[in-house]
Parts: sequence; structure tokens; C-alpha cells
Amino acid sequence: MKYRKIPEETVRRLPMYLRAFSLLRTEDIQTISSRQLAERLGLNSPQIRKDLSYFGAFGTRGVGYPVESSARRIREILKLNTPQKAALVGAGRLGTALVAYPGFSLFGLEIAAVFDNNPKKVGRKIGPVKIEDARRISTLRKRTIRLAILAVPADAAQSAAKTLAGAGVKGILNLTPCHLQGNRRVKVIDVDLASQLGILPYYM
Amino acid sequence: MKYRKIPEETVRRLPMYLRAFSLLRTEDIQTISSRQLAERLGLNSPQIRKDLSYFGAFGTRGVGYPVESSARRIREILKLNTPQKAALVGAGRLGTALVAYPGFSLFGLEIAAVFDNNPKKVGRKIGPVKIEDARRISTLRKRTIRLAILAVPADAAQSAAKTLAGAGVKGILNLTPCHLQGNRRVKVIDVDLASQLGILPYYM
DNA sequence: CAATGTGAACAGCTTCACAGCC
DNA sequence: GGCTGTGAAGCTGTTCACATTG
Repeated sequence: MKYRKIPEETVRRLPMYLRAFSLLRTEDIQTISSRQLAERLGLNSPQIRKDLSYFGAFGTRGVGYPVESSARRIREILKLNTPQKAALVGAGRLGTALVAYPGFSLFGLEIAAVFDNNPKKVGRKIGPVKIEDARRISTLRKRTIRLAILAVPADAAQSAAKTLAGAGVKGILNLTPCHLQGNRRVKVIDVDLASQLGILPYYM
Repeated sequence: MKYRKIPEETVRRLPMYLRAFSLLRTEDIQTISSRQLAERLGLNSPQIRKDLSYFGAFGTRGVGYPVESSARRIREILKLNTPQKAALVGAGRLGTALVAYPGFSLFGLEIAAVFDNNPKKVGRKIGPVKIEDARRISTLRKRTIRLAILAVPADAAQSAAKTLAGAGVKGILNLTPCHLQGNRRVKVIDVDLASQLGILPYYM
């Protein structure tokens, strides 16, 4: 396929594919067709073929997609082939839950630093990670941590985001219901749990 | 505007608008233009005008949108004008964090029941809510709880979803990284935090 | 023959430009 | 004059149909 801009939606689905391929590997399945994969993921098969084809030929005609090498290639595309460290800002209940969340490891993601501005929390440990004072966010640059999860109260979100941008962070998973004023160099993904739940009654 | 099917994307944005209008009300602002609102939310103004116009005229030309009545109308559209109860399935760290999450109340959402299949947890309280045995999920129908948050381990997701559907639940916020085999009567919204974080390195 | 890879058709969403109203 | 409401245009993403390949 000649080069075309990769749709954002395709990128959003890549982690799903990566997870599926990783799982298939543990099931000792070496090859899977787009149709079978589609069934597992609740998509349709042309979608999967097109998505993967944006990155060149993954599969073998007549056979399907090789599980192991496909996983490897998606990991490379997403830059998850080397372990990625993330910082958590906000050691509240939600943040604390995420530090222990087992789902990140499949993607080689690890929460390697936790910050909070409550002096009572600073110094405590969440699992193996010590809570640091929020003023130390600026040390992220030296520590080569470029990802952050923002889980602070709404009124602290904007200023924390600014601090993170200043510390060289390149991507923020924003769990606050606030729109973070744009820093063009930082990619922000918003996840607003209350809004998501709030949509459901509409469909009843 | 003559009737047209309302885009799913529009519905997804309604909670954002509702939150913004609710917030404006606390700031004693009575009216806001689509441009000002767009700035706050990080959207552009035609988007907002079109979204709201799907539901009929909200605003006043030359003036803007009336904060209070717009909030009320969106609440009606989303069926959030009467308080909605939700059940949480899975009293792990993430689930526990959500019970205490203050963000739901703005939408009139309340977690009114918690289930877990770990006998050690059953009977304990999370805040004001007692953890019940997962076998009691079937009581949701009588209790008129039609929403659920699914926060169980991956291997328990599918069966829990089936039980919820059997208990008359109409909407599930699925926090597990699993595709729930379709029950056509249940609307499922998937939120996969690990995947969201996994996308970020791609953009670095 | 089975399944990928892909141009082309299609559908859905966003943006534009401006008519309509206050 | 200012701002909404909206058809139309433009764009993005999905689905189709099939040529292509092992």
C-alpha cells in the first residue's frame, strides 16, 4: 500500500490487536485469520486487514497473520518494544488503584513515579513506589520519564499539566474531566469515567 | 432542523456540555456563546451549535445559550434528570476507587450496589455501601438498577456481563479489556485504561 | 482454495458559510 | 451587530468487492 496518513482510529485499535496477539501466543496459536481475530475483538475483518495494511504486509495470503511476529511489529509501531515508564500525578483513590493495576505490564508500561502535594502522603509507599512531593515533578526530565497519568482533583489539573509539560513529558493520560489548555508538544488522551457512565442512560 | 439521526459522537459530547453548563451555573453566568463554550472545552464553535441543534433550538440568536435551561434540557435528553443508580461489579482497587469517586454526582449518578465473589469481601462496606455476594446480582431487576460498572478480572468479565444482562441491566461501563459477547439489549461502553496509555508512546 | 491487501464506494462526522433572528 | 441554526461541502473512517498471492 502506498503511503497514506494513518488514521487516528487505527492507532487507537493497535493496543487491542497487540493484546489479542499476546494472548494468542500464550494459547500456543501460531496463526490467525482476520476473520477469527475479528470475532474475538468484536470488529469486522476488513477493518483489521486495512488497519494492519497501513503498516505494510503483516500476513500471509491463504494463511493469516503470524501471531508472534505481528505482536512484535505492533509493539515496534507503538514504541512499546522497550519498556516505558510513566509517572502518576495524584495519589488519591483512583491513582492508587492504577499503580497496582496489572493491565499495564502487557504493554511494557510501568508506573515508576508517584507525586502528590499532600505532605501527609509524601514519603508513603504505594506498592514499591514512594510518593514524592509534587514539586519534584521537574525531575522527570532527568529520569527520562516521558509519560504521565493525571489523576488529581479538577481544580489542580491545569497547573499540574503545565508542570508536566515543563518537565519534558510528552504524553498525558488525563483522567480529570478538564480540558487541558493546549501545549502542542504534549499529546493528551482524555478519559472521563463519569461522562462515559453518563452516556448510558441515553440508550436505555 | 428536520429530523436526522443523532450522531453517536454528538451523544458522547453531551455530558461535557452538561458539565460545562452546570459549572457555569455555579459561577453565576446566565448565558454563554458557542464560541466561549468552545474555548473552555477545546472544541470549535460550529461543532457545539450543530450538536445542540440536533435536539432543537437551545439558544437565542445574538445572545447565546441560556446556562440553566440548557443544562436542564441536556439532562432530560440523557435521562439524567432523575437520579440514576448503578451497580459496581468487582470490589477490587479500581472498583473501590470508583465508589468514592465524586465525579458521578454531577450527573445524578450513584453507585448504589457493589458485588464481589470473594467471600472475604462480602459484608464489608465501601463508604456507605455494603459489598454483596455476586450471586445476588439477579436482585438488580427488583431494585430497578439498570446500569453497571464492570471492574472484575478479565477472566470473569464475560460471565459477569451475562449475569448482568440476565438481571435486566441495560447499560454496562466495561472497564475490563475484554470484548463482551453481544447482548443486543445491553449498551456497552468500553474503557480500557491500559490501551489508552499504550497509545501515547506512538505520538512521542 | 483460502485469506490477505487494497482501490473504490459508501457512510458518518466536522467544518464552512451564510441565512435568519434577536 | 452578534450569535444561532443549518444546508452544503469537505474530510475522515469503514465497508465492499475483488485482484493477488502462497
